[in-house]
Amino acid sequence: MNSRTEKGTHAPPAPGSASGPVTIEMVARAAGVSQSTVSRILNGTAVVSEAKRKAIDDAIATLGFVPNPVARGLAGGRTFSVGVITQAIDSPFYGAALRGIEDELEVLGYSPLFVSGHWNVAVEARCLDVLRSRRVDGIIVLTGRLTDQALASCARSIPVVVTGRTLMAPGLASLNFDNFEGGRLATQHLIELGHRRIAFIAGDPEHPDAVERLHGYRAALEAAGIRFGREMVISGGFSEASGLDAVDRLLATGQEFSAIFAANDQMAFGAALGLQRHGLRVPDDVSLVGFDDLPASLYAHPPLTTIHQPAYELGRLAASAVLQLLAGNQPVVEMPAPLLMVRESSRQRRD
Amino acid sequence: MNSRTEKGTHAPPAPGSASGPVTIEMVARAAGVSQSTVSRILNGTAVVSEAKRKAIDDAIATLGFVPNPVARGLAGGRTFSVGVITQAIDSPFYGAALRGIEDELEVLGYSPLFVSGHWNVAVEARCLDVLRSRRVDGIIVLTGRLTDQALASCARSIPVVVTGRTLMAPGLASLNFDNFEGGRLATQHLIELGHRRIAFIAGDPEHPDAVERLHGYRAALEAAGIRFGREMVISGGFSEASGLDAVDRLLATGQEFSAIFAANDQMAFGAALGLQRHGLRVPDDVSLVGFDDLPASLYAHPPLTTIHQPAYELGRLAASAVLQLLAGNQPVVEMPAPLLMVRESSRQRRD
DNA sequence: CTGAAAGCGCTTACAG
DNA sequence: CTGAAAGCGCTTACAG
Repeated sequence: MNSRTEKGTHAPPAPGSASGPVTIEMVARAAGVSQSTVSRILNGTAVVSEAKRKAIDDAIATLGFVPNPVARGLAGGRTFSVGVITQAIDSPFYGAALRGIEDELEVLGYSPLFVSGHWNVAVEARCLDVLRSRRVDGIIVLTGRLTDQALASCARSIPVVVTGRTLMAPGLASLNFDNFEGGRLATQHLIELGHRRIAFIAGDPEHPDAVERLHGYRAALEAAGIRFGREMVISGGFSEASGLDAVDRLLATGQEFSAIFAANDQMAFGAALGLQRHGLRVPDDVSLVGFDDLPASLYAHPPLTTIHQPAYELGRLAASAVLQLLAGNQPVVEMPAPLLMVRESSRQRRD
Repeated sequence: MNSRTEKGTHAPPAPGSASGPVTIEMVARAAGVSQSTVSRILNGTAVVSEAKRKAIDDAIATLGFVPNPVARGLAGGRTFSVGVITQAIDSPFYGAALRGIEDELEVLGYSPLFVSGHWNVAVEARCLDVLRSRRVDGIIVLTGRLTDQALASCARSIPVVVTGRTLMAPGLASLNFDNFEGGRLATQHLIELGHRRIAFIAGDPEHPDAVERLHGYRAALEAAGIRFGREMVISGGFSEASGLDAVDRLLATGQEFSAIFAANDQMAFGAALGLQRHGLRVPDDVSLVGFDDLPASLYAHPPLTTIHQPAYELGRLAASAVLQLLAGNQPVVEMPAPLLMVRESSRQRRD
């Protein structure tokens, strides 16, 4: 199989033919230079005389040469791929972020390598191992439950970008969305509509985002002189099912309320269904506000008022940050601020 | 940086320490055998004496050796990765399929490499190039617009599994869902509920799935002795927005109808919103049936009657098929049949 | 059953 | 500015 060593026994590879991949050696030969020189042009590692450069460019074009990333990875230690630990590849929220990562990485010829952590420290740690064994050049961690320490430690040997938390460490950049402010905005919106009995469907308490949104909710209430009551906070788990269930439990307590703020859109969808099941109309009987602004929120029934989280942008920014880290720069990334999207699930309170 | 060649000038790598990755050479030395033998055990390429096997296993364990997939890829020509051309990584439908692929691949230590084709032949062709240049061992193509010929040609050099079409070729396996039957089932359900004026919101006509669903719709109509009318077929594009728009156009024609079958759930969501905007209730005024059974359909308002498409299973089956192809076997895969999920968006016709 | 050696396709000091 | 050569960490005929 080592065709390189069989001298002259096989036909020269016709341009674009299927006779095996074109190697850098063939390009060098065709251009009458050494492999080193071809490699240098490919990598912009050194200045090369105009004549040779031209000859090489021509050879590359006519042979249709594409560098083998695997060989590059072994020899140069760079694989031109960045690992992405996403918690669930089919997440409606992170989907857009993944697309953002893809788009940004593509510009520089990098490929993302997606792995799923499933919100499980052990699994995420394994993901980290897989990614490192595959020699990715950098790693993006979308939230997750890895400790700050584990992340910082990893960043000592490879650039790391983490979202969903604020963390300072060498070789590491973090991107955090202002969940507190988002929670505050959502709640304030409801207050401005005249609501005073506002229930909150909380997210997973292990999830920092969820906790911050709760704090935002509480802050808005207190700023308006409304008593914050524990009994108005219903636990949830970020899923539609948990939102549905939360409404059942809220109603079971017999408390009065004219509005609900759900810590994410998925729970809001479940809550909307729960309300409907109990004969309550949104927004006529109860106003509903979500968080995330999933693509589906626009077509929910009714279209959901929510806090827009720039997932796609987040992905682009995270990818841009690893790329900067890879280039040896300290990333400068600015997260967009939370934005309230007023749609049809919230309205003025009626008495 | 070539620590291998500096004899004795550095401390022996402490087990689990961060002193650079453990190589097969270190394992061989520790076990007192050659690299070849270690390699053979790793790959199950040959029978090895019990004594050596034990020594090697121990060395691997204490050193914490993990084979470098990059080197493996270069030397052996296998990267233990399979490329996946998904049309949009954030697609609500394909998300589950991607998860299925991940899960199935993981069992044998393979990693998926996801790229997005964006329903664009040129982009998909580029994806194919990227994947091959990255030396993936096999390729899964989730639908897309590549020609049968392009796929078959690709399959000559690397195992290919394609979904969403039926195609026979050496080194290739195809997995097709019975869209015709699904379309028939959905329509028949509406007919059984007494509906006779059933509008159809079509998908992208370039998309074979869409065409087959239309044929299923038509077949069900004709089997029930209901005239098939072109005017009841409204064009759509598989997006929520196109579903909303389709309803507007349908209503604008002034035709009577008591039910709508949308060629996918996303359009059904848009249609539901459109109906509501016009003061029409689902299912009281018009019954609505979708296709796909997205996770969101369960929490739509009202929960959507739809055809269940086993996306997760599809992913697992596709991955299993490449794995079988890789093992040199002709894959035997059985696609689950379409299943009607009756929920709350459809009901008996009222006069 | 097992080693020594060549080779995978690049990159990168090391010398001009 | 440019080559020859070694090396990346494995696998795999080729010989015992």
